[in-house]
Amino acid sequence: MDSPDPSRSKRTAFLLSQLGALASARFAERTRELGLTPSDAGVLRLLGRTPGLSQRSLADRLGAVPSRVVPLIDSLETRGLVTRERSSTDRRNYELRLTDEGMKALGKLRGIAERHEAELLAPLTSEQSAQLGSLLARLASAHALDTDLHRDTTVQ
Amino acid sequence: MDSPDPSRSKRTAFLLSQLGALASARFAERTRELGLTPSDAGVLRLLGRTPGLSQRSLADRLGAVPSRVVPLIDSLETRGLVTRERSSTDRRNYELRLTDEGMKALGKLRGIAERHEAELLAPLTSEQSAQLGSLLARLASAHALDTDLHRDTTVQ
DNA sequence: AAAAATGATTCACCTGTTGAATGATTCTGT
DNA sequence: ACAGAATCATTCAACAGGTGAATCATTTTT
Repeated sequence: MDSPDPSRSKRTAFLLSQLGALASARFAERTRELGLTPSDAGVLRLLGRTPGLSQRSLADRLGAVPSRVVPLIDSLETRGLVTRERSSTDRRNYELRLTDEGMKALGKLRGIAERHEAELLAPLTSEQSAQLGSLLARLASAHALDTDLHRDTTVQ
Repeated sequence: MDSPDPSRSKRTAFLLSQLGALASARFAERTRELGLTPSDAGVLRLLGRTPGLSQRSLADRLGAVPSRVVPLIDSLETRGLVTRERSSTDRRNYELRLTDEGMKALGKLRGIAERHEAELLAPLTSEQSAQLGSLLARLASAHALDTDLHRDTTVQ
């Protein structure tokens, strides 16, 4: 039952990587049931919060490269969740917005995120959960991860 | 500077995903300076702990598929860090072992892991670090992540 | 001895991602 | 107003990491 190395339990950084991957994988499972990827979810969330965003600024906030955003929006537009409309003031830009269906999807995603979090933190008491949240928030802030910017595989 | 949604800070599951990705990315940077991938590091660590392992059981402990292990060992063998030797008792199996160079690399990796952890947890006091470690260990254990088995991108 | 199981390998393939080049539009300095 | 620089979206070739099916050699089962 114990670690094979009795003198020291597993490294905290290791646990963080493992649990982070677990959390991402579980979240991806859930969004897949809606036919969405975690990246799709990130786009919907951002457009819900900031309608009219251009693909460029969406890419920035997502921590992605602009060329990555193109097929992402393509797919969401095809499925009727997002609209592209040329900005009247700067016709280089698109203005991206959620359709009604997109808003509905976003609502479902919020529910998913809630259940996801509840499931993940189920093994902890509510005090422990709060403590964990506070410690992680402190870490994220110190490592400049507290913006809306998501990097690497964390684009969700 | 504040979150655009003032009523609630960011979800803990989200922070976990983000910080896990950050930890993985930083670790990957460091191993890359040794010319190793995180997967290489996982192989070396496991072979250091359990010499003579077959590729099959290595795959099991890594949470990988056997065909994935082949190029991994190929590369390590080419670089002189690992040896393949047919088992005398069952000539289907290889017995994998670290060379002296492999052991040296493993030593460097341990140093890297130590500095990695120190850097990651630097924003916390030592009590907070201990607390975080304990909470994460509890979560990992409850989610059956406490074995040597690494899944997904966590193969390091 | 025949049949089934096991370990390693190959191979075609997939997903997600990146960077460079391109065309359209807008901005800048003179 | 104009030439040149910058910006947005897009395409495209390419890459890394990873997977599953098929194959061959060997061992186990019956």
